[in-house]
Amino acid sequence: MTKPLGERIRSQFEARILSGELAPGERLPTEAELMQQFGCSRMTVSKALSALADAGLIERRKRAGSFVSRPRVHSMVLDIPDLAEEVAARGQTHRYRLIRRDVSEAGIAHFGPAGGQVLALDGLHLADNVPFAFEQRLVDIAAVPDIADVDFGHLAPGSWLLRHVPWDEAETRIAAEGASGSIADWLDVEPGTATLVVERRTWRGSDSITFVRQHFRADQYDLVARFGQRSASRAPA
Amino acid sequence: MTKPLGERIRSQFEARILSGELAPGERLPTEAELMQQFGCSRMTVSKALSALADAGLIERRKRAGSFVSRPRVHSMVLDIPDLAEEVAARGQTHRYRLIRRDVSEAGIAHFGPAGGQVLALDGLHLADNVPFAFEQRLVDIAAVPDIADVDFGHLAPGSWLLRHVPWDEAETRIAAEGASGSIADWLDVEPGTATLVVERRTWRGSDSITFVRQHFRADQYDLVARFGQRSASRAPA
DNA sequence: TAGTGGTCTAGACCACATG
DNA sequence: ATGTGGTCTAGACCACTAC
Repeated sequence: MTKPLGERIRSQFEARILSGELAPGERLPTEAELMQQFGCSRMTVSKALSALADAGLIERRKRAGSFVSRPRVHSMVLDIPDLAEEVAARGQTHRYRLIRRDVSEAGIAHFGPAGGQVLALDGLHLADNVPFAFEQRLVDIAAVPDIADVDFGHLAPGSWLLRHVPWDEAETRIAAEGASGSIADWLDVEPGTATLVVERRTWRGSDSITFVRQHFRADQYDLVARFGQRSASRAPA
Repeated sequence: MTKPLGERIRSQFEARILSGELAPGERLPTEAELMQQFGCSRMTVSKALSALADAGLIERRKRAGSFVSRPRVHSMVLDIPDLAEEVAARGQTHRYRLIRRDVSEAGIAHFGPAGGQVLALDGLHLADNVPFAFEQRLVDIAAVPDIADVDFGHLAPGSWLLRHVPWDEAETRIAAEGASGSIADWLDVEPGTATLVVERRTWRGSDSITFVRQHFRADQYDLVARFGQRSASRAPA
């Protein structure tokens, strides 16, 4: 019933830091002192403090000790859901309509390795047959050879990619933009209407996987990002 | 020079999973087998696998073993920078101009504890004296009593809060919206012009800290979110 | 019920940065 | 020089759950 000791140590310090009882810059007891206080081995204390360090709540410095972090560069976890799943979760019917598919040399739009081939896929996402997102996507065929055989007539490329291609790095740009003429046509809104623009590029190792630019109808879609404390530190790939 | 053994175990499996050599659903060796393969103790193996599980790359199930995760609910880390710092980092001058400050009873806008007092702060962010964001903010005075004494005439409340109030939970909504009349006036754009709207609410434990709604001029600002793999799992507060 | 991961111990050696 | 964290060992007991 009672939580593991290491977890109790971790959560106790978490609470004391978040409450302000332990101020930023303040020094925590050493591992040796905590062993005595909690009557446990050093490994247990070490794991608890390491977890706090991974969460960004403390910083650990050799020969100096462990210190409460200054309030950090705040970051949040932004869920990037599969549009098809998200629409379905709302109880609506998702449909993807392919508008254009062609293969071209890389280099255009600064995407893909020199000399490689790039698959371009333009399409429209509809919820209950109402268009809500216009999507332009590029995929590096060399990085994802299987994609050449997939029929995207009604399957959204993003849905397929999320299920088949693991990635380890991504960058997303989020902006607002008035709909230009052709995009306004596809989204069935007046030109100049506000749209939410999401551009995302993903990599696996040093290979670009895909670049996508999505225009969302402002009245049909918004993004929600939840929760914070920074992500765990990771070693370089 | 050589990396710690546990880290080598971790990164080896990370690479094999990301490359696809280990497919989703595939079972990893048991801890006992890995002890033999790497000639190390069980703790070392366990820590490496736990790190992979924290990163979401594998799932560990008692009595069954460790398995490569299905490509996950994809999430990214969205940096929510201090606007003042961000503008300064671009080499521009940031200025905040307070428009309205008053204290009211909670309950309005579904913010704050019943009966408590809420500080409302409206203001304008300017970069090189050009307005780029109109901000409406509510702060729970009971949760942040110090704020009553701060002069926000030119100091952005977000900057102060980020430096003084730790939080452990937040939710952000991002949308596009045509500027309404008064907001268009403050941002010095035509009504109906696309703006990026960011709404964020933060908590410490069960206390609401602040709710903020920011309208950004689309031509002056966009958000950038970087990198992925989900954040470390955390215990409830 | 037996195999698996979850946690913990009581040591140990080492690297490192600070005093 | 020395105290600190980083890592590792070779065990151990337990909880859980799939078989």
